[in-house]
Amino acid sequence: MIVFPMPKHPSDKTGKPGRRVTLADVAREVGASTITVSRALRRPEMVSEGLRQRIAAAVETLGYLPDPAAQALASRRSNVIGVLIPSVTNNVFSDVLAGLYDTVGGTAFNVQLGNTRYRAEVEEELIRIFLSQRPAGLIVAGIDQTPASRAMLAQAECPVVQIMELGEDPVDMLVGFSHRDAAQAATEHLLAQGYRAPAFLGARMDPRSERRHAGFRAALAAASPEGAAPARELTTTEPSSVRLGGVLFDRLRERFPETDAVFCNNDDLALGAQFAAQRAGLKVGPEVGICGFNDLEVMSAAHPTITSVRTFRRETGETAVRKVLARLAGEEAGPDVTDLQWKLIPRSSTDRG
Amino acid sequence: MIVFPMPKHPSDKTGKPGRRVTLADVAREVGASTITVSRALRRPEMVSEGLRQRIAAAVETLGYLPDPAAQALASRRSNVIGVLIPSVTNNVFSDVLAGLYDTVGGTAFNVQLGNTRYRAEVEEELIRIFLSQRPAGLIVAGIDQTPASRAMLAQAECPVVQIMELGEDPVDMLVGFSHRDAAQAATEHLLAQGYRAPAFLGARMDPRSERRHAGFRAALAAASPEGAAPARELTTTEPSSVRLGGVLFDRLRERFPETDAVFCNNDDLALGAQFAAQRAGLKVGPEVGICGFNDLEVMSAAHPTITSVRTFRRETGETAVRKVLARLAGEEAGPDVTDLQWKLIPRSSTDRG
DNA sequence: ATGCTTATTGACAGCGCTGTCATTCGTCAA
DNA sequence: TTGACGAATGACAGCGCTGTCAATAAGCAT
Repeated sequence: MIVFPMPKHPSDKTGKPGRRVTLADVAREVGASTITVSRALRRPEMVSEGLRQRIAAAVETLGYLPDPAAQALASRRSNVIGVLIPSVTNNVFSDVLAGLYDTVGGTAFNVQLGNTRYRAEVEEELIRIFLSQRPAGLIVAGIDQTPASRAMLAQAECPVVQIMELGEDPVDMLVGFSHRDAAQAATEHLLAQGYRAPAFLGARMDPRSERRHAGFRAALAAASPEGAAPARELTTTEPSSVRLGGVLFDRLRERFPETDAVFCNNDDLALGAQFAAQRAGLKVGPEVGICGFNDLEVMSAAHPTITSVRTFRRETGETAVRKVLARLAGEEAGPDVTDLQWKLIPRSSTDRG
Repeated sequence: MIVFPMPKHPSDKTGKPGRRVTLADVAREVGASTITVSRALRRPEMVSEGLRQRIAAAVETLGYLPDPAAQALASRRSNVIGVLIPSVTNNVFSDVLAGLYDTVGGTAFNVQLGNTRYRAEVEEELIRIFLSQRPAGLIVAGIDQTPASRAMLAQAECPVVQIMELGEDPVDMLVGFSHRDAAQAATEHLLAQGYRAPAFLGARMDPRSERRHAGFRAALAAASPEGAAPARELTTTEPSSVRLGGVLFDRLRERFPETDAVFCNNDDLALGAQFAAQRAGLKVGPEVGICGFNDLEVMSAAHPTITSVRTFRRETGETAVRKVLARLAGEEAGPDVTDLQWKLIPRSSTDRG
């Protein structure tokens, strides 16, 4: 491998091994200009066959890797796809993330995560910061941005995808499903199974949870036309957990002893409710129905198995990234709104036997 | 707000609203040079009180945000802390991530995630790519990098933290605990509780799982000095899941009917094993002991509650970032190796009553 | 008053790359 | 033969910021 002298950065007093291999190095190696090498890498069809191959070889032997900072500065466009989600730990979002990372992996793009911690003002600040990086794309959870956030997203010079929900007017693109419909269907399932007094259990009531809550209410209202359905509901702002599901279940039975089924805002709560029911000596299914939301893997493995509403979280991440990439490639990115649906999965926990 | 004319980028044919506010804009506003504004932002103590305040005010009114790409290019150092983990979904890592994001949030740094998918060659490639971004720091899971990876990490001009394990010679810094010791203690607990024939259940046997496996064996070997302890073990390379825990448990009982306790490689398997035991009509605790690993939240909420080894995952992420930040700030980053320990949490699932 | 610090500020160049606008050269219809 | 044209390549400037070094002002002991 031939080493060429090179002007050093003022601060580079030493001839450290870490010296960067630049486009210029590759260009010199093949006797072309930097811009041609740049093109060979980004728009190969613009460079003649022979040169292109020699450049590829030189890139390989020299171990050239582009500097994303320089690329971003010169092209006014970074390779970062910003992703704003309210929680990193939440199973729901970690599945979405897995889909995102899988789809973005292998491309020249990078995911940059922003944790909004369920707070609109944090989201607003993060949008501002992300936008200052001239991102390649932006993916944000939910459709309930502040007006300021919406304005920034609308003006953004990159594809924007809102995910996890459905809505009337997406800022740009939208991938999700109707939480309301899904919850309504789940509640209708409980009623159809013969449960007379279903209750709602909710924790961390974010906008999506609220919509599920609304779906629950709608189903109940439809079932008792006189509108006299009592509100058996227990919600809290605490973060959701299995333990909390148990606590809420016990409290619910205390307050509404007639309860014979629970629709839980998410699977953690449902699992906790099931454990609590078992502790109380109740037969889950025959004596108390339990339905979760999201259909985490554990639901199908629990004993008894737990009914839930399957949501396509991984697919949400994949689709969102694909839409961004398609738009960047100038292709049609498909319809602005993609409904990923949901699917009720009835299991033993709502089987009255 | 005063708007100054400014030379446009060649490609900026329109006077779009999105025109960037630069250091130069702020400098003009306060009548100082760009470099002074830059200093006021990065090393406030070098700029006089009055100027500093006027600059701060101008930054505020103009809405100036630094361009990370330009900063990275000029300073030869990006604000990215690279993080390499084998899985995004795995609960274990998502807790670590939560710790990372929490600690890095609010600083000027950004986390960039790389998913190695449990593959050393992918890790190697990602290290190469990350390094080409001149990261502010690098955090990698495990201590089993390939020689090439190790070499790159050793030469990296940034703090490097290996996490999740303990080891003899960290590349730079290390935060973790001894999987072997923890597993050995868990196995000893089973024996101390009076279980005679404990088995090992493992899935996705990565290096950490192997070390736990070794700990299990060591405990058994110590308990039967003649060395005649039969190997009741069932492992698979499949990714771990609750369902798989059940499958393995059933298979285990078929193959080694005398088994009266299982040490599971992780909590998902343990939970699945418990469900399977219950399905088989076994009383968990008295008839079969179950012990997990990691102590996910669900373990303390399950019915019966499940014994596990608590590991400090969130703290791992926090500590790793703090070490990077301390090093970058020029402070002592503490000892090179931080042992975060582990803690056995005995619960009903290993209580023979 | 003199020389010498120390505290502030600025000029300048350049980080590594890409957008834009030439330039060169061979091809081909007229 | 000539002009037009497309393909391939290059020159140049500049993206927004910071490292380095120089300049100036201010403070202070001698």
